[in-house]
Amino acid sequence: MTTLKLDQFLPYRLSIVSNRVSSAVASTYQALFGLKIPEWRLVAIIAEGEGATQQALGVATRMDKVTVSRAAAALVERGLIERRPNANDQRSHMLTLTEAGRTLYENVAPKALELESQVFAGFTAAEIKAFRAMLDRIETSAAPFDADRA
Amino acid sequence: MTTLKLDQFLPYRLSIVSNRVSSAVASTYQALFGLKIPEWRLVAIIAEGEGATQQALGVATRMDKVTVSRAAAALVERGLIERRPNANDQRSHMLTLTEAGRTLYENVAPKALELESQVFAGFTAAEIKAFRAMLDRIETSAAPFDADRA
DNA sequence: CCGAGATGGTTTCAGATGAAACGATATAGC
DNA sequence: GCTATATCGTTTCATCTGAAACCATCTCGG
Repeated sequence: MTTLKLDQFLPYRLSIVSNRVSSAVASTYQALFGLKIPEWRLVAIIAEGEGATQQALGVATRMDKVTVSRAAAALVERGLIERRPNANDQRSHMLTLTEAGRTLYENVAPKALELESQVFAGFTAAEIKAFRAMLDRIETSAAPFDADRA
Repeated sequence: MTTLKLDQFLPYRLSIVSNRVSSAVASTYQALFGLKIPEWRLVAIIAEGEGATQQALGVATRMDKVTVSRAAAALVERGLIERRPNANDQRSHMLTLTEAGRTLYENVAPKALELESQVFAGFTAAEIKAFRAMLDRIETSAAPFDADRA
C-alpha cells in the first residue's frame, strides 16, 4: 500500500509557502500603497521598459488578460498610468507611467526588495541562486502537465 | 534610483511557479478522480491517521475552516468519508474514510507521487532535500509579515 | 447549577480569478 | 477592395476563497 505524507508532498508545500508569502506581500502593498498584486506587477513591468500594450503585459506577468485589463483600468483611474494611442494598432494602447506613477514606483520598489530580503534573510547568495534555478526548472517541467497551458 | 526586475523578484517567481504546479495537480486530480485539491488534502490527512475532526483537518492542511467544511461536505456526499459522532464533543464529528474512500486514496496516492516525481525529475535527492528545507525556512520567516496570520 | 464567554461548524456575503462571449480593428486570401 | 478569420481588449458569468455573522454546544467562574 502506498503511503503519502501530505507534509512531505512538494506540490502541497510549495502551495502553502507561496500562499503565505503572497499574502504577506499583498498585505504590505495594500497597507503602504493601496496596490493589489496585479497592479503592482503592471507598474513594475511598465517601469522596466518604455511602455507596453496590455497584451505584452499579460505575457510578461503571466497573468490573464482579464486580470491585466482590470488592473490597468484601476491604475488609469488612480492616475498612475496613461493610455496613449498606439499608431500601429488602434485596438490597443501604449500604457506608460505618469509622473505620479513613476514616483510611486520609486517608493514601492525599495520596499519590495526590503521585504524580499527579510523573507529570505539567512539565505546565502548561493542558496538564493540555487533556489531561483530550481524554480525555473520546476516551472518548465510542470508546464506539460498543466492542462490550462498545454 | 532603485530598479527591480520582476522576473528576478522571488515572491513573484514563487507565486508563478506554485500556481503552475497547483494548476497541473488540480487538473490531474480533477480529470482522474473528480477531486478538488482541498478534498484531496482531507482524504490524505484522514488516511494518515485514524480519523479527525474538521478543526484538526484545518490545522493539518492549513486551510480555512470554511474550505474544510465545504470539502468535507462534498466528500460525505460522494460517500468517500463518514461522519461518526464524537463522544467527547457533540459540536464536532470524527471524519473517517469509508471503504470507497480508502480505495480511492489507494489509487490517488501513487498518482500523486508519480506526478511529483515528474515535476521534480532531474533533481537529485540532495537538491530536493535542500529545496524542502528552504521552503520550511521561508514559511517561517514570512509568517510575521503576513497580516492574516499575525 | 447558571450565565458569560469560547469553540466547532455552517451559512452568507464580498472579492479575486479565469473561461467564454462579445465588439472593434487588423490581416490575409481571393 | 472585400470577405473570412485572427487578435486586442472589455464584459459577463461561474467558481473559489475567506471574513463575518450565526447557531449549537462546551467550559469556566461563581
